[in-house]
Order: sequence, then structure tokens, then C-alpha cells
Amino acid sequence: MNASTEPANGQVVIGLNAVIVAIIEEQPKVLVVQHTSETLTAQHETLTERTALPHNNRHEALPFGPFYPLKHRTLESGLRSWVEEQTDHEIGYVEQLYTFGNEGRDPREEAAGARLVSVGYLALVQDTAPTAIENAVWQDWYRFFPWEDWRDGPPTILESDIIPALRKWIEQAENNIEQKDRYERTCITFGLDDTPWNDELVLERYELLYEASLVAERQDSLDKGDISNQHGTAMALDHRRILATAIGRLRGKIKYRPVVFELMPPTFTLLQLQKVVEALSGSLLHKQNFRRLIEKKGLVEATGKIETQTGGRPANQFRFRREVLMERQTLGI
Amino acid sequence: MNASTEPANGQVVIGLNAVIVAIIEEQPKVLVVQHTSETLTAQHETLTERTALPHNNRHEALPFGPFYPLKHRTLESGLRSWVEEQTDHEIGYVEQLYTFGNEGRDPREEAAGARLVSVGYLALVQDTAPTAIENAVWQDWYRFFPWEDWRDGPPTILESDIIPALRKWIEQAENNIEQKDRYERTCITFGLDDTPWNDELVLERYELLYEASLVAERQDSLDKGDISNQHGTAMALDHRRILATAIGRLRGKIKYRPVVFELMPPTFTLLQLQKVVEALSGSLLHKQNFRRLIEKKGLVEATGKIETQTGGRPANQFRFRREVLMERQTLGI
DNA sequence: ACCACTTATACTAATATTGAGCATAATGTG
DNA sequence: CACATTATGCTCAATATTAGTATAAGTGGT
Repeated sequence: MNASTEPANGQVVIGLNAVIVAIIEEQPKVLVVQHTSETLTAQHETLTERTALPHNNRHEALPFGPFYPLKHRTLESGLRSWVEEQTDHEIGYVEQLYTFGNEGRDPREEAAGARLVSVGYLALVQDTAPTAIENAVWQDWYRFFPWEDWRDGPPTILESDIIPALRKWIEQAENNIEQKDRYERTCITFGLDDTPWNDELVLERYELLYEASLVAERQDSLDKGDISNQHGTAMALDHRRILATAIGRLRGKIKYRPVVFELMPPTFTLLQLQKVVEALSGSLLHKQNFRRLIEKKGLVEATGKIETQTGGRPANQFRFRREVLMERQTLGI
Repeated sequence: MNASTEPANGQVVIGLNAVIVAIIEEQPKVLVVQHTSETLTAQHETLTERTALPHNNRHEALPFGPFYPLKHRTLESGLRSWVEEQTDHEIGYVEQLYTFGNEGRDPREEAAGARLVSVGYLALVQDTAPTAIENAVWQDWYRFFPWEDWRDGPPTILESDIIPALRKWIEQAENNIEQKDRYERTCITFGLDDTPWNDELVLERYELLYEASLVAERQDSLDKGDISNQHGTAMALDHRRILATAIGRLRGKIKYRPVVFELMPPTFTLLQLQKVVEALSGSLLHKQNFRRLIEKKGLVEATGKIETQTGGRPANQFRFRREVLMERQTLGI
């Protein structure tokens, strides 16, 4: 065993996982790496292959970049450098999400006696040109979480499928206390029985489904092949959990910080802005109130130019007033 | 060089830094390790010593625990186990703050060709018995950030000292653009010229002072010995930055999640609860509105018992309804 | 030119929330 | 018993939010 390539016992290797988000045609997209065969290109780092590829070698994964202690001054600069290098996109906004150090996250690393610690990042980009990342494509994020999109009313999969399965899971609890606990958590996360739906609980919902063995990532989930796409497309390792963290965080953040603008082109109409917010939050907004809110916050100013391709009356084009960025502005929705 | 003890080139070592918060006599306290001499006790891990001790060996530091990949299943369980072991306190709440991978954070690690990555955690404890951590004591957190405590009105140090120094720094900008930038950021963070004070910008304020060479941690800060205690007590390495992150995060969090209760005893009066919130946010609240808010949220229920040591009319004792914990409850203040 | 259709934008009424304060209740103390 | 002290109930105005109606300004078709 060579110490410089193969980690010694009890050591740690750091990887950077990026949830790279963009809006394409008013849909929320996330950059995912797809692997359709065992064939691996040799260009990637050993680490990249190890993490991006799940055991069964079939799932989509979040793009992954290694952290080189000797090359990168900080973790964030490491992330920025490899993302910008590989995607040619300028990153408007980067936020550290969470650092996962879970045992068993990557069995191959474990076997070598090392632990893979992955730092998850959320990156927002405006430009969506094709990337240089191997096999990377933009995917609608609701493909992985179909129950999170309420823009066309309550998702059918909820009533027809998930809620019944969860009720069954509640019934199957070992004892009364456990049953009550399951019921209450389901109420809160999935808005059962009059409890209102909370768009920020993306991670909590995913984890409840995981606990109830209703997602394919769970090893003991029933009829795996079937469930894999039924309850959203599965991802490699715990990448769907990281994505859920990102979506929940972003949904929370747009309510009190002006991060939406990082996803917008330089100028935009108020309806375009609204559609983006709706795409992220997965719900519809009242148009007149939305524009009143936006205008009151003073985050935006008219450019004087007019957008005529609206399909109706032409709209004013606005620009984000980047000057006020630092202030803890509320963009409540 | 032995690969199993001495990290090889380009490798990474992970440390867990904990901001452990408790309320003692209505003051916000944080557990800090004090080192008054060069003498090191042999009981600590090499890593602990390396990180807890600054170069000049004089500053206070946040307690530090190593992450053992072979022993700890997750990062959080690693943190919980060493904190609970060393403090004998039960941790009510743990939140990951941020993962710092800054170059030059620990020169000794760097010299050995390794990078220290530290994961910062915020931990809230109720019980405040003496701890088993070497030299650890509870310190009022406003000792490190005297400008953050507005409970007795605007802190004198601000008007008398910090604001003038910042104005001077703004004046000294190289050009007009830089000057305007400095002025705007100072307005936003320190509430200059009518801009309202924002209690959450703890980190941003500290970093502005750092940039203006007004804190002792900055190597080129003017007359170091003097400034060290004038603008708050300095800490080792970037620990004051981690503490600022923790305070800002906690101040933000109590506004929309019921985390205060993790710092409360099992039963408490509404005034006690208010005092704790005030201690954390560093500002005073309107009493009647506070209780109206708390009661409306339904996070709390009367126990029926009565507290008679109030100094006036006896008060009802309340208990936190832990059942509603998961719900994204708003405890707006 | 006129129509149907689409989107933009102004304005309004009803309701809820918030901020500030008054009034009263219940205790201990000199 | 006056008085200081804290608890708690209640009001009132200012402000914000929700859910509309009404009107403006374009498009394309006939």
C-alpha cells in the first residue's frame, strides 16, 4: 500500500458535491451526471469515479470535484474552480449546504480503511450552455421529487400513491406510541388531514419516505425495480438527500434573502421573475401581490426598456439592484 | 515519515469545533478553553493542542474534538460523543454551522504538508455544571463582541470608539468607488446614518472590523496589545469568526424555529423565556406582545404550577410542547 | 376598423398582524 | 395599608396581507 495514493487507516478524504441549479424555460434544473454503462472514461480522478458511481452503477449522481489541499486555498475556492473550469458557467452564488461524514457512504473507501467526507454545496448559475462535465445534463429537479411540484394543483402521485402507502406504514407500527409518532410526522411533512403543506420540508419528506422504505435508495424497499421511478427517480449514494437539502434550503432562502436574482438574466419582466420563484417553490403566487411586494422591497428597478414578446400588453424590463445585496432584505412570498 | 501518524502530502485532517452555548443567570455563555501558560497537559490529543493553541499562546479558544473516522459513525455523532463525554452535559440541540478549510489556519499542520479542515458546530445545553474539559470555563459571549449587546441601549463602545474608527477607515479608502463601498457596507452592518441595526449580522460586522484592522486577530492591526481587549477579547485562530457565525445563526434561528427551549429548564415563566431570548438577540422586547406571540404559537402550555419567587405577582410556569418540534413553527420576535 | 385574446398594471375592500400602551391583578415589604 | 414589583388582560391605531375588480396596452384574425 502506497501512502500517497491509498489512504492509510483512519484517514480522511474530502470531496465536494455540487448541486448546480439553473432555470431553463421556467423549469428548475439541476446538473446531474448520468452513467449508462460500466465504461469509465479515464480522464476523471479516482475519487470522482468512486463517488459518482453507485454500487449498481445505474443511478444518476451529482457532479463531484475533489478537494486538493495543496492547490485550493479554501473549500469554496476549490468548488468554484472546478465548477467554473468544467462548466464554463460563471457561478453567481455559492452556499455551503452541509458536510456529510456518514459511515458506509462509499463502501470502496471504507474497504481501503479511509473515510470519505463530502461537503455539499449549492451553486446558482444563470447561463446554461452545455458543460464540459462528462455525461452531465440538466434535469428537471421534480423528476427526483414529483410530489414537490404543486404548480398544477396537488400532485396526483400524492393522493393516488404516496399518501395511501404512508397510511399503511402508519398502520403497521409496532405499538401505539410509534404509531402516533408516525402519524404526527406524516401530518407535518405531508400535510395530512388539514395540516397545511410546507414547501420547505423537502428533506424531511424524503427522509420520511426513506424511513417508510418507499424510495429506491433504501436497500430493503419493496419491489425495487418498480419503486425506483414511481416515487421519483433514484440517485447514487445519498445524492438525492443532498439535493433535497438544497431544494429545501433554497426554498427557505428566497423568502428572506434576494437569491432568486442569481438565477435571472440581467434584465427580466416581473412575470418572468414570478415564474422563477414559482418554479423553485413549487407553488403558484398571486400576481398583483407579488409585484407589489417586489416593488416595495426596492430590490429591483425599471430599466426603461420594454419587453414586447409577452403575448399581451408589453411589460417593463427590470434589473436587480445589486447594490443592496448585503442587507438582510426580505423577499417574502 | 510514517504514513499512519504523520499525514502525507496533500492530506486532510478533520477537527470538530464546538460553540457550546448555555444561559447562566440570564446571560448568554459560551464554553471556552483558556490557556495561560506554555505548559501543556499531556492528556490531550496532538490535534487538540495544535488547534486550541494559537501562535502566541495567549488567547482563549473554542473547545476542539478530533474526528476519528474509525470510531465515529457520523461527524455529528463524533461531536456528540466527545462533548457529552467531556462536559457531562446532555446536548439538547446540535447544528452544523460551517466547514472551514482555510489555508494557513494552522501553520503547524501546513508545515507537515497537511490541511486541517474544521467543522464548526453549535450546541445548546441546559445544564451548566463544571466540565471535564481542561481549563474550560463559561464566558459571557458579549465579552468577545461588546458591540452586540443592545439590552442597555446602544453600546457605548460603538459611538465612542468603533464608529469613529470605521469612519476614519472609510475616509482612508484609495479611491471614490472603494470609499462608497466601505461606507455602504458600514451602513448596513453597523447601522450608520439611520440604517436600522440588524442583530443577525454578527459575522458581517466582525469581518468588517477585521478588514478595517480593528480586531486583534488581524496581524497588521494597529497597536495590538491595546486593541486586543478594546474591541472585544480576541480568540485563537479564527475561533472568534466561528463564534460570530454561531451567534448570528442562533439569532436568526430563534425567529423562525423553536430552538430557545433547548436552553430552558423543564419549566419556566414567560418572563424567564423572554429574558433568554433577549440575552441571545441582544435587544429588549415588548413584554405583552412577546407573551401574546408565544401563546398564539401554541409552543408552550401552562403546567398549572406557580412560581412565587418573582418579586411581584406570582407567575404561571410553562412547559415546552416538544410534540410540535418538527413543524416549521415561527417564533418570530 | 373591429374583435377576441393575452398580459400588464392600478386600485380597493376585507382581514390579519404588529407595535405601543393602559388598566387591573396578585404578590411581598416597610 | 401604601407601595413597589411583576403578571396578565385588553384596546387601538398603524401596517401588512389576501383576494379580488377594473382598466390599459399590446397581439393576431377577420
